[in-house]
Amino acid sequence: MRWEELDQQPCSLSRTLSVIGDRWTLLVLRDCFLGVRRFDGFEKRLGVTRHLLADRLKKLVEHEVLQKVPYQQRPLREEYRLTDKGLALHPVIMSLVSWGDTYMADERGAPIEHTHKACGKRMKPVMVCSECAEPVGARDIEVQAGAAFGAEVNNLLAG
Amino acid sequence: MRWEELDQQPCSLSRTLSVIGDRWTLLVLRDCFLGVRRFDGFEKRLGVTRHLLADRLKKLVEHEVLQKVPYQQRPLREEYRLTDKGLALHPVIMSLVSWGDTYMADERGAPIEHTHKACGKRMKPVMVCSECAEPVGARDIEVQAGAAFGAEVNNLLAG
DNA sequence: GATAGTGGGTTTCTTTTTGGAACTTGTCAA
DNA sequence: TTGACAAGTTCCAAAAAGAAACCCACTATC
Repeated sequence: MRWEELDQQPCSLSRTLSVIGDRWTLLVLRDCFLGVRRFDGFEKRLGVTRHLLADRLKKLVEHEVLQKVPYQQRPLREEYRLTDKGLALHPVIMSLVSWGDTYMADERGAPIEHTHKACGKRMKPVMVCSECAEPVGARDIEVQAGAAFGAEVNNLLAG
Repeated sequence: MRWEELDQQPCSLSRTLSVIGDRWTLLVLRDCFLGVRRFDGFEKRLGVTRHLLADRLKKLVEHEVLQKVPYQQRPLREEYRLTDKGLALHPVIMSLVSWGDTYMADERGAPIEHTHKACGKRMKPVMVCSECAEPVGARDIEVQAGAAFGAEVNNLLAG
């Protein structure tokens, strides 16, 4: 399967990966959430080639995860900002970071700590059920094919 | 930056991506969570080349995200199962899927629906603060360098 | 006892994608 | 007039991915 076919799959994971499913894209997004907005900001921090950076930013703009906003005229200079769609990726980044904190940290602990502004405490993200607010793990969830998807997805589930 | 350097970065996201930061690895993990365990199971469902599949499975085993468990002798056959470290990736997959459900779905809605066994209702994952249990978004969190990391991370944050 | 099938790969070869470094364009400042 | 800055683009070599065939140890079938 090529990248172009990924977004055709009847699977939300595939479709998401067709947008953000590569290393550089996720690192770019991490920096966006830390407040980086300009081309050379990303370049200096990421160690990515300008070539790839330009390509990834363009794709993120096409998918409306980022938008270009001019910050000066003559010469025109634009910066990249997260859209609402982009901001909605926050749980993705947080859960990746949290897993890394737990399983990939060295003896110094987590490189970055997160404080919840509202309660003022250092926090970790916890995933809970939208309906009953209890924490959910892999074993707590059952999957079914969506109503409008029939056999197409059932053989996906059959395993 | 090459893949090999990613896990050296003082950043949990980079380190996590050094393990699961590519398209096929995440699709393999999706299938693991759906109950797929055998080489040819993954192959049939993913449309990945055997070559890459073998490589990705090997890496996941090296990183102890999956483990090989024999399910028959003569000839020896082994299946791949999620370890605890692998099961801990559930929030990552769920948040990716959830974003896809919201932003990449077509008119038919989400391809797969999730039911929380405990409360019996269809659910979406929600990310909350471990300390006060309130939902958290990108704007609700502040980051600081971890205690044992000094300048090394501060210039990462300076942006 | 030849033949085909199955599970889990490896090899080989070609096409794509990256990485690295230099070049471009418009503008300002010394 | 020379240099710097921001934001790219171009070109070429190196690395990774895709496609397809091959391999091996068994088992079941004719």
